[in-house]
Amino acid sequence: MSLLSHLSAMAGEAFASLGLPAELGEVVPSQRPELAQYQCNGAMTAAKLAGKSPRDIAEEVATALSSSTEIALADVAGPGFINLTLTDEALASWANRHSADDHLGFGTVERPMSVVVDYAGPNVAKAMHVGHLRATIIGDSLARLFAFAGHKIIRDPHFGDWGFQMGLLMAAIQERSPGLPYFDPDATEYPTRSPVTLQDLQQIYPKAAERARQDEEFSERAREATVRLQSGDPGLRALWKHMKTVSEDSQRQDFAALGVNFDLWYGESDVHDRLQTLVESLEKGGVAEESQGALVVRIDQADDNRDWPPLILKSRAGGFLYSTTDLATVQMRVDDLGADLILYVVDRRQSDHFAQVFRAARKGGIAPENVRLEHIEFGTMNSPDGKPFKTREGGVVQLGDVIDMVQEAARARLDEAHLAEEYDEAEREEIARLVGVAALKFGDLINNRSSDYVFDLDRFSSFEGKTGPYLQYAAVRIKSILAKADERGLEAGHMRAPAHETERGLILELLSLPEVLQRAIDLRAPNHVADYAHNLAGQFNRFYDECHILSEQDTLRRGSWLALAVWTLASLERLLDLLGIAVPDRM
RNA sequence: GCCCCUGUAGCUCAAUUGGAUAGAGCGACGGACUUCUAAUCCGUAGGUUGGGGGUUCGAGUCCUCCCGGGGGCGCCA
Repeated sequence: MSLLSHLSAMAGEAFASLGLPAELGEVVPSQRPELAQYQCNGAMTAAKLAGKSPRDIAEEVATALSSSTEIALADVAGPGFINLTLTDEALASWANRHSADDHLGFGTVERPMSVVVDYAGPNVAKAMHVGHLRATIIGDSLARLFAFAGHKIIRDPHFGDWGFQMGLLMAAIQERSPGLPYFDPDATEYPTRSPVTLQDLQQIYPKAAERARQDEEFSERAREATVRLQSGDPGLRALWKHMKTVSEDSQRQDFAALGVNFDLWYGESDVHDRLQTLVESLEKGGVAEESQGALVVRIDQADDNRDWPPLILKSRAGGFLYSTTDLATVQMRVDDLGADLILYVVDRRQSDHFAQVFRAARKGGIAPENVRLEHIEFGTMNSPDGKPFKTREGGVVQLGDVIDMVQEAARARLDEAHLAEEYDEAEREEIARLVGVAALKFGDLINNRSSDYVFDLDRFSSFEGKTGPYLQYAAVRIKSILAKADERGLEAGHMRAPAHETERGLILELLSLPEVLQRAIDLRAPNHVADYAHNLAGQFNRFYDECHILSEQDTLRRGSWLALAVWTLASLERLLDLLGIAVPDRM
């Protein structure tokens, strides 16, 4: 149990003994550290329920809490804030308890859920670009958070490999190279070597997409090719397989560079054999209906304040769309994977689409009410000029290039600071990679995900300020102390009652970790973890500045401080890990 | 036109979901190193939270009306 839940329970009992709801006892870290360490605001809420003055209630609760030997001071301030300060002995006792716990006081959930995290969403025929960056980074962090809480996590990148964009490519390639065996209805064998490279596809796709917007005849051919592929044309399937392979090769490299992994490598195509059946059953059940030549599900609800377009299951030409595969994927995740919660970490611009899919999934009985479907939306990554991040020529920036950029920037920073100079080249390169990825991920995750944010390479890769490298540096300094202590045979001991303000501050910060993680999970908001990690590093740096650990002559105190350093490092590394950031051993 | 998001210090962003005196980082200015890695730490300045009205003991947060920015709106993903 965490300290804060313990304090909340104590305050809750006091409220309960007054005939009030125990939930009012929630204790949180104080917003006025100069007044107290913790506070409870329940008395002011209680006043309405009880018809008593908030101060009277607060006084009674504070009096009850005062009897605890753990509490040094419980008093009432302002309209009814209950302020609490613990004894240093109690702090030390809780510090030892939290630090000895491999979950740092967080515990694990009683009833684990199966959580599918759908993130990254790379498309066939495209190398990943900056648009995939946020989804990948945020999704990965959320997956790590839910896993740490004890849930069963299923990470799925959900490749975009089955829709109209496939038909577009097929039609364009056929026009360019009509002699390829993939388009020959009599062919039975196809080359093992891909006729196109990823670079080819990247050139072909935008042109084909643009042309389809103006050229109705071409667009129709692409739609037909989509239908042929989806209905099993062997030539198109063979060509499709090649396109998928060249795309995935590049995407796997990017994921590896980011240190991101998936449990499944599914895509839209992996549900292709459910599509027909699903659509038929929806038709039979009266959920789907014909409209303007297409097959749709109407998803309007009585209390809507706007018109909703229907979800389209089947195009006029008979092809399935991403709405269809998304719906079938919900079915697969519920029926086969046993999902209790599905998180879709996808760009904010698709919020209408997900609202449609979720409504259709409920209406069609595909997702029962106890399965939660959530769109975890996020904003755009902009340049410092406030406009969407583009290349100098105005093109899309590829993810691989971004990764190279941050690694180079990290390397330059290391050089400029004469850091890691004495290490060999391979280690320096690895440090630069870790620092670059940290700069990139932290720069993203520190922001509230729902708003747009500015990608500023210089700022992100700085070792100063609220950055990934600053946090790595703080952790490395702790590692360095612990390594030196080890060399000198100094051992960490039992944490004793803190005697310095910075020491107390660090312990208080560390003790609030469980609630921060819980909030981050509840809100699906990694920025709370990032912000807390920065605060924690700051508290440690202040402690580090004031209390010189290794030269401390009092053995017990030195042992206590070493234990505090060990606990801080474990917490910091865990927090960074939850953000997908690794800490080098030295730098 | 309709719907969603958004507006907080010079800049980039937070704010425990309605709590006390709105906080960080950068930048600016002023301090602290015979260092446990100073890429650190301390301090100062900087705000009518876009504007008006309302609800509340209490509003950056909720309601309402304006103003500005972004996004989405049937067979792309």
